[in-house]
Amino acid sequence: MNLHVRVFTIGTLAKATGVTTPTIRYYEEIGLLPPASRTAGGQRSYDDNDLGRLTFIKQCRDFGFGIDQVRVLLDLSISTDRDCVETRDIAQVHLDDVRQKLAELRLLERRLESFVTRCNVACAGGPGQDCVIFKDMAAPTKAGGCCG
Amino acid sequence: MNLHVRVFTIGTLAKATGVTTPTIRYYEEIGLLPPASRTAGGQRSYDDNDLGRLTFIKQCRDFGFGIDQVRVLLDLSISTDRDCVETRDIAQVHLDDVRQKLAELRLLERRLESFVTRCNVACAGGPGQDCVIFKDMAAPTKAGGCCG
DNA sequence: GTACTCCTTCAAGTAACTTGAGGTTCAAGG
DNA sequence: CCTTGAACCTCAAGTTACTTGAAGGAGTAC
Repeated sequence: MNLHVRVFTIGTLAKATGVTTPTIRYYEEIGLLPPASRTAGGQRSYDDNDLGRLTFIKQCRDFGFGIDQVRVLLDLSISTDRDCVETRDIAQVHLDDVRQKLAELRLLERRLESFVTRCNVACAGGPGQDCVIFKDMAAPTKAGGCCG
Repeated sequence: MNLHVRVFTIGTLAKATGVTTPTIRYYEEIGLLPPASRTAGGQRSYDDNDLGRLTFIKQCRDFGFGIDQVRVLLDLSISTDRDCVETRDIAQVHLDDVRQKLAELRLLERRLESFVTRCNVACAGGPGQDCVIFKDMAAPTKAGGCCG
């Protein structure tokens, strides 16, 4: 009967999910997606099932999970005997990583901000060779400063 | 007379700067550091000049500048005819990038947080196959949720 | 002289794709 | 039916910034 079985090309799937076509082929190559079925002419064709799986993968990637973590999450999402709590634990660990990274970036922001500010306040502009910032940055004991 | 000319091995330079020895060799290979002078036996030897340059590079990398940007900054730091204000402009652009990244990470943190919280609140634990989170994540229109 | 650490080169591996070359298939228009 | 142009195909190499490993030489302490 096969009524209502929607079939997509790789390009259509790409638009629907926001994953580029080379990336979809790459996901197939590394086994994140099963080998796609093909048309008579040899082109890949996809159905709603593939759409669901790739959407799931995309969501996970947007969440910042690595490919290997996505593999685990895919397994968990299909498994009938593994606890969904495992998923939460993975997400929790990842959240901790994100917060760590956030702290680092906030520190970096402050340092850069102070760098730029000091450039504006203290530096008259002139040859780099004379700029105190560069001398500061080549001196190991102090944090980088600018022209002051 | 060459008095007070300190000379280091690659390992000593590595400890002094916090850059690993393979990375120092790599920096030489890509031209970020000039070819090191050698001992009679063929081992690299460095002086205070190299220490200054590598320290500068390390500071830039810690600031999050890419290798190509470090090249530019190195040029600027040595140049006698280019304006030190260029450096500030490069740093400003980089600061904007960092702030953009920060905003994205903050959003990601909130999403992950809500994900984990909803798992804790709404999910009794059980087979992944039955977990609503996975159904949400495979549905393109909604943001990922967990078990709720 | 021998034991041990540190050094050498070269090649390949890492993450997660992107880009390019060179060629094929498909859908639409004439 | 034929052509045109977009979208598809495979395979290989490039990207970033290093890290890791193998196999062997140099330097130093006892």
